[in-house]
Amino acid sequence: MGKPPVGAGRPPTSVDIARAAGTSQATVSRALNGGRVAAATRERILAISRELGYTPNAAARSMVTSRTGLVGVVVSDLTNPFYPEFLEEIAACLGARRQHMLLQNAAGGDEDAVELLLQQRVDGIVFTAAVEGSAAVAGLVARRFPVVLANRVVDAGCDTVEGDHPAGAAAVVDHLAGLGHRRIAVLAGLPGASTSARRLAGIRDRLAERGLPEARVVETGFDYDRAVRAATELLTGPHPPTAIVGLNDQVAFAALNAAAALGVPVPARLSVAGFDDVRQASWPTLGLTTVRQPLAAMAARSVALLNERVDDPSLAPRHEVLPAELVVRSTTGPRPEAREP
Amino acid sequence: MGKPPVGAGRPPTSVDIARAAGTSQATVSRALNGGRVAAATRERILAISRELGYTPNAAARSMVTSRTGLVGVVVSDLTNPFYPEFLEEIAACLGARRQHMLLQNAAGGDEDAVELLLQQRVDGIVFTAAVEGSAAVAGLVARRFPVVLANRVVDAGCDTVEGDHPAGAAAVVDHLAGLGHRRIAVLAGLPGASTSARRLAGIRDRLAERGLPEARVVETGFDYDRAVRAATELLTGPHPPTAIVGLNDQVAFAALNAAAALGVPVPARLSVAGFDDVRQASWPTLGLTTVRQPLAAMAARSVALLNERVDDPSLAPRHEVLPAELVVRSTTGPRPEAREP
DNA sequence: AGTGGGTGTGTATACGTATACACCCACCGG
DNA sequence: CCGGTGGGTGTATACGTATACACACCCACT
Repeated sequence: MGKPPVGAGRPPTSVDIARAAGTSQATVSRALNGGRVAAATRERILAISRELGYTPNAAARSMVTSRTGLVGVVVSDLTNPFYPEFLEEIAACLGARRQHMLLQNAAGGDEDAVELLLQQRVDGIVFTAAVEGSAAVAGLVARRFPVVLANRVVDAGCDTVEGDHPAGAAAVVDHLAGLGHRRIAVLAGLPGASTSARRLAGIRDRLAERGLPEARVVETGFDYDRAVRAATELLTGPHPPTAIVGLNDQVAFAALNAAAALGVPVPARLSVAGFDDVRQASWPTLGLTTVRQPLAAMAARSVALLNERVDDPSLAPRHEVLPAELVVRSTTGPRPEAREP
Repeated sequence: MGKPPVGAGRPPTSVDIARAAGTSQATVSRALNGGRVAAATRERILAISRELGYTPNAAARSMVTSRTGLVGVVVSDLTNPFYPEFLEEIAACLGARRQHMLLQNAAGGDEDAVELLLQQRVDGIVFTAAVEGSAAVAGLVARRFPVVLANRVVDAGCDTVEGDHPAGAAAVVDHLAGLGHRRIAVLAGLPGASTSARRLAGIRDRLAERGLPEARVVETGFDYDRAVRAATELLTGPHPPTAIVGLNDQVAFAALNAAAALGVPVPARLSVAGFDDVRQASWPTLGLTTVRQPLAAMAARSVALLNERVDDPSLAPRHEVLPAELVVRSTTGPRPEAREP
């Protein structure tokens, strides 16, 4: 008896609405998208479409408009709390422009992630996981596909947005040096990770400027478990550092936990600092001293740059640096008394 | 001169490949998708498609196959670390089936999120944020749209997967009661959040069974900041509890932090327990006693149930309960000496 | 030599939408 | 009274892919 309004069949189309309303499909499309349609007709069409539970087919629409309103976002590790916070900001910025986020986790290389995003014909891609020399990114840039690197800088000729790593690194070094620390260790990401590389360079430069000994650097790839092991080795080895800087909060927490497991009091015998100012850093139980990244601003600028490039792919690449700020909490303190033999 | 292999133009299509290979578009499609094609022809087509940087248009494909290979996932709060961990599991399960995840954050109601997912014609939706009586979910179920509720149970007639909340809650109560606690407070989610409701019911039941006084319950909506305020009020009020149970780890951490800010030692003067066993719970600096949810299994079963329903939408609704397990760490201890006047 | 089946290919069509174009009608100014 | 204008609508087409169908072969078997 009639076609079932509630059933398993395929979803209603604009043609179904047209038939029900006694108009052409074109008029339905116009009514739904704000074209010139008689008020009465539009009213009728809207009513029917609501009654039928009509939902426009994004695929069909994108075929003719050649725009999807989707923006790809590639992250390297969702469980690093930095990313969820960043993604919420990104999603908010996109939402304001009626765009949506297509998230891809690129744990094992970004080739697959990019491939999927291209198949979905996203309007552009925001990378937060680009590794120096990523073939995937290079390929996109060569094709003039809209790409923004957020919190990452690669020499590829595309737009980038990052915190002021040199300034942040200098602030950490100044803070620790001011507390008397001289044996400073660093937990870094992989050598190819540009964020890590730039923060590390900033630390090295400042140490050199102040005539302080070089830092011991362990590359853990920002992997939590490896960072815990590295910190444990540092603390139980021959000349333990009096301060450990994690190049993101995730590994700084790892250092904190390694110290706790070993019974090393923080900050009495060990100072720890990080980068990002993730939400947990401000927890009283953790109280991590860290370099805050301007999350909201980074997200906003990333989305803005991307959309500008979508509208005009011939733009020259731009590089934006946003201010970063040291937040001192309770994991850093004066260098402990040396108790050499 | 010639068509630019590297340029800003629209991406190459299967027709472009056909033209270059001197075949029909149909043969290209067959060659790319494993149809019967002469070996030599297939080879030539693959070479050309690689050379042109061809990427199939998912929209066009989905129009004819009426399958997108996309699965919608709705979460309520990405910054609750439970979700990133869960999403990684989900993504892994989907990847094994060559499906992909379309993530939606439903902070302010799930209507908009569902609408977008429907427009994208996802094959099905996994909800981790369904609130009791969600109109959006009810509508989907009525239309027989494939839906799975993970870690949520609503009386809507759809598939659900959840941890064993009653057992978990009983284990927490037994543990605390065994330590001598009698004044137990609970930080709960909103009344409509089914996970919260079921865990709370479990706690109440077990307290009653053991003849213990009723728990004081504060509904914070699983919001971190509100949970901190609530815990602070509990601890500074007239009859402070000796134990606080957070109905997820997020709010348990909030209690921990409130205690730390007030200088209340844990577990000496206050015991704290949570639900989920998020990664941070095992950190030595936090060491949260909590009820572990079987994350990987929940993800696997959710994806499996969803796909079974995609293949056969007429299936009767199924409800799976997976074992949960109490993990005792360092935030719970014996009830402190009563120091009444 | 004729039939049958299998292999490789081309032709044609469908999916659902937006939009260029043509058309009709009512109205208004000259 | 007529040409123009503009609002409202229908017709036709394009987007890129998968696939049903038809067809042209070639080989093997009776």
